[in-house]
Amino acid sequence: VDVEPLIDNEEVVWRSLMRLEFTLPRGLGDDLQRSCGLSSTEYSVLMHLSESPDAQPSMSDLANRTSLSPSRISRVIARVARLPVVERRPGSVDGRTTVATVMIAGADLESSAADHLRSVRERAFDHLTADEVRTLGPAQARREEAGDEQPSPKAPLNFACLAE
Amino acid sequence: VDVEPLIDNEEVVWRSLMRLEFTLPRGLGDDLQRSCGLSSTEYSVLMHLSESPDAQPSMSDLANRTSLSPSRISRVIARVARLPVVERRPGSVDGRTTVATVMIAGADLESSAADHLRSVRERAFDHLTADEVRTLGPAQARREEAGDEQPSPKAPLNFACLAE
DNA sequence: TAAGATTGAAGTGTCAATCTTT
DNA sequence: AAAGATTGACACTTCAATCTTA
Repeated sequence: VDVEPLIDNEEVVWRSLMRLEFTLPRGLGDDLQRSCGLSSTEYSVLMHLSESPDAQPSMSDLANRTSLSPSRISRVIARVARLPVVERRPGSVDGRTTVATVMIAGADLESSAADHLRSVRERAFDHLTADEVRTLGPAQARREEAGDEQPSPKAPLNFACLAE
Repeated sequence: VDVEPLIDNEEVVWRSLMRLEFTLPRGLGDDLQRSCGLSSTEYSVLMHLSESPDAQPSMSDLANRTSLSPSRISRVIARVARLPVVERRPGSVDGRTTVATVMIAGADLESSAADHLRSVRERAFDHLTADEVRTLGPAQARREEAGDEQPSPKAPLNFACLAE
């Protein structure tokens, strides 16, 4: 085959990451649900909200900061705003926007944050092998700064498209 | 507050991981869809299938190896088996099982694997900062071997449960 | 007309119930 | 009765279309 071979421990890293892609979100989500009754999405949004309690971030702001889509933000906020946790109202400066404010004490969030950090340690960091960490070193040296959207020039299509 | 403070770069690691939790699966999935017309789930299953071409793994085997739920395996295989890519039939040894076989040449998978590895490098490894990698070092030394299912003893419930 | 936000429809994943074989 | 697998109902996410304000 005309492809580059895998360098010694690269395959290990790769497989571990593939497993992590499915395992980690589920595990973290379960822990969060148990410890503070929030999904990963809700937690992420609330965390970013609590960091600018006076800033009144708009839905778009939140979407950008949390790396979530506009529609997801819309639905998550709508859901959370039914509780006395978040208030949502039309922006006073620009009538097109919707702004949100967190209505709970920072201490509650910090407590949840500690639980979550613990969960992250147990679920992610502690499961990485020494080989993986070694491989990460040289890899990260490059780019460090790069737009996340590189549309990937090619489209080989080895399998028929599964869409019907 | 009565919680442990965050050690210098821990917060950076944590935030990056939270972002990655949402960003990475989407990015990898998009790349895979473009390069070989498969979703992350389908790719993962096909990869594991192709590694034991003679073993005739059962649905349960696949579920364990891919860290996916039984029902998800069932649906993914059902979907893929409509193409000339995978064949599915009742197990001959144990009539309760369903076994699957991959019907395409290994070269096709290897080519896709190379694309995917490239995608993983660009999407994940290259985005990790030096601080993150440094933090990973001491963290992974512990446990290395641990059941993934630690039910987390506590349940503080800082927010009211959002379920209705 | 464009930007911000929301909503309907469709895809994907999960839990619990069900069916079959052992 | 228990194990393996599948299915139906439901929850979450996304895409595209829509609505409102600038």
